Amino acid sequence: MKVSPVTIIDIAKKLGISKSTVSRALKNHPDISQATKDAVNKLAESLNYVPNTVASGFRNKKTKIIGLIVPQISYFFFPSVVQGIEAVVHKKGYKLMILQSDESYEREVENLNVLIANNVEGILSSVSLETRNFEHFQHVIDIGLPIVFFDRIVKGLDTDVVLVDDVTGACKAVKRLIEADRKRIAICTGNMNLLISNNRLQGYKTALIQAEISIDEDLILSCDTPEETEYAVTALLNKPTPPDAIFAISDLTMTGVMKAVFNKKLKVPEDISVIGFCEEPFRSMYHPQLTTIEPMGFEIGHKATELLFERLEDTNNWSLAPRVIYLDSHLKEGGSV
Amino acid sequence: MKVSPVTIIDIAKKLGISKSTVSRALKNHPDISQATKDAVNKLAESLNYVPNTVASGFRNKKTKIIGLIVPQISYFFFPSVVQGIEAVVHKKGYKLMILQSDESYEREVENLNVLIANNVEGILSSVSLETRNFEHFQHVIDIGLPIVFFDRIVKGLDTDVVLVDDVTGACKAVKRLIEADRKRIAICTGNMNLLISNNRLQGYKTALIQAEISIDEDLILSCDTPEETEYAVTALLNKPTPPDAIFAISDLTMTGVMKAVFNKKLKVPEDISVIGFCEEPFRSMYHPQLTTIEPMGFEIGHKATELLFERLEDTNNWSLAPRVIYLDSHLKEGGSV
DNA sequence: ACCGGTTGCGCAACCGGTTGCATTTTTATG
DNA sequence: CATAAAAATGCAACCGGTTGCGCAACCGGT
Repeated sequence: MKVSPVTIIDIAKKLGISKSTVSRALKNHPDISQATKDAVNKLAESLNYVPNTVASGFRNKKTKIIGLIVPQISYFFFPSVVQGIEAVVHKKGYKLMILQSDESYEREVENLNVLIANNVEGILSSVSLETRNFEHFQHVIDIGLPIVFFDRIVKGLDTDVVLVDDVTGACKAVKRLIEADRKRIAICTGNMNLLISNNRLQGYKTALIQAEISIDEDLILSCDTPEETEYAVTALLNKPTPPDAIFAISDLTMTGVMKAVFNKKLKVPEDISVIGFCEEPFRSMYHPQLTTIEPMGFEIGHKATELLFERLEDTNNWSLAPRVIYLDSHLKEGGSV
Repeated sequence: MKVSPVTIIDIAKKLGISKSTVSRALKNHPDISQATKDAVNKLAESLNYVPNTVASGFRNKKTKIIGLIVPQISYFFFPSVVQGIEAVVHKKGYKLMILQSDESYEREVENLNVLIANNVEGILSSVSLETRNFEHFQHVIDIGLPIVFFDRIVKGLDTDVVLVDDVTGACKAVKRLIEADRKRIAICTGNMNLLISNNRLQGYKTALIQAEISIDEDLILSCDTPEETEYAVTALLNKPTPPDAIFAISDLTMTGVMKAVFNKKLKVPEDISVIGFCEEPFRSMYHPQLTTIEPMGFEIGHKATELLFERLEDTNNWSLAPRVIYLDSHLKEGGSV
């Protein structure tokens, strides 16, 4: 049977004082005498009093909750991001409400409403694959709820945004392959509905053009899941002129690439080089360890949350112009190139 | 500038009716005429009305939030669990507040208070490594807040508990190694403060005893992190009589095992067999794929949440005795044995 | 004894939605 | 047309903590 928790009213009654005094005593308000404060604190302690944050959050519209919407909390990238977010959120004494969109537009809209309904003070989000209409995000902005996008951002909205410098990063990766004397470099782009996929593809093209290597559309694979990637890469490897290097734009695609490579019994890096945007515990799982461009999951989450809190703490927050933060991800040598 | 969101009072004023009527109309209460309902719904829609769940949650003590405390949301296991939890929580129209203990006792206590303060309706938790005192959990039980433990459970508390049948699972794993004619089987147990570590070790011993293989304490490595494991396994492999098989009790220890094995340039499974409790995307990342005992992360999260909701939905919940659910995890063949 | 200032505390409204009960309006029936 | 019954709506309290304002008690100084 549920025991009703102790409230300031219970304390007030036992002490024969008013609940306002109890409230102020607990918050160490200067108006209250030390004797009263001591009595209140002592009783509160002994009764295991836990202030009802729902009640106070209701009163002053401060729930101390940050909402997070991610496509999925699996694989490596998003858990890393969550770690980075948590670090800041916890330091600030806030809590995190995590919702998943499952790559569905409908659930994204629904989740946004849930966060609004729960009076979260700010939102962090990485958009779903399916999303092509951004009115729901615009509505969040309209009601003045601070929102920061990371990784999968939305163009054209007046918000802060954090992402890695995809173009440069991808360019670095491909240049590294070219340095290793690779000529037929394939790329596995993720879903082309995402800006990051386009950017990374652009970096790939830039590197090739600068090296005066012509772009072969056959070497550009648009694949989403590990399975799709494995299939596409296998097909490519079976062609008469297979690639001598593969650039995978994410952990997911890299998984598929590596499977295809292993199934073909190709040796890395002797027979084929691979490089990609891969998170730490993932890259060192392979042998040789993968040469990677760091996706900076932790840092992205960390930075995005910092930007969000800057807005929350900026009392006259209309003064802050939307910021676009590019984190530059450096190349980390493994042995796969 | 923050725009104050529309409330039922706004709707009531515009329609010249009382807020109680609006409230009832929105909830499709039979007392309200269809005409009024239509008018209210239409206006609510056009004003983008989002009910304030903090307010209603405050009123009727139903926040529709489930609290989750995990040590960390990284690696494979906990994200899988979260997926399983989310599936049920979302289906029930609830939200998840995820807090991390970072393996710290203090943060665990703090997190529990945060969840109580936020009026969560139920709690799911996997305890921190550091925790040896369980009064904070007892307090949760005392105030009648339903709590279900999973994976890393607490013995001796009157709560529901979900875990895999570690003893049997570990036993299966080791038997599989014995079938493959392995004689010197090492085990990497995790932190021995955890029940699962003890159970899996026990399963290991049971299998050996049944096969009449004597237990060599040198083959029992107690190691926590991938790094520790790598170090310990490397040392073991360098001994005059190295093991011919290794059983790793988790993804983390397996990571270390595989690194040590690769560094020694040992071939799996020719030179050495490996087997472990490993999550799906992880096991198929290696070549050959790992033979594993499934840790059932998704299923554990799913089941734990179902138990929790059974309690929430059981109006006279004192009738339910604490349940202990063992999920039996079967062996999944890879090529590593 | 009187006064201005300080200290400590209580009163009551408020946040937004919910709900038991009273009240008004409509409908049906004699 | 009166009246009882049913349908639709309003009133007001409530949830627990916060806060502006008012007021009494007390202080030291004259």
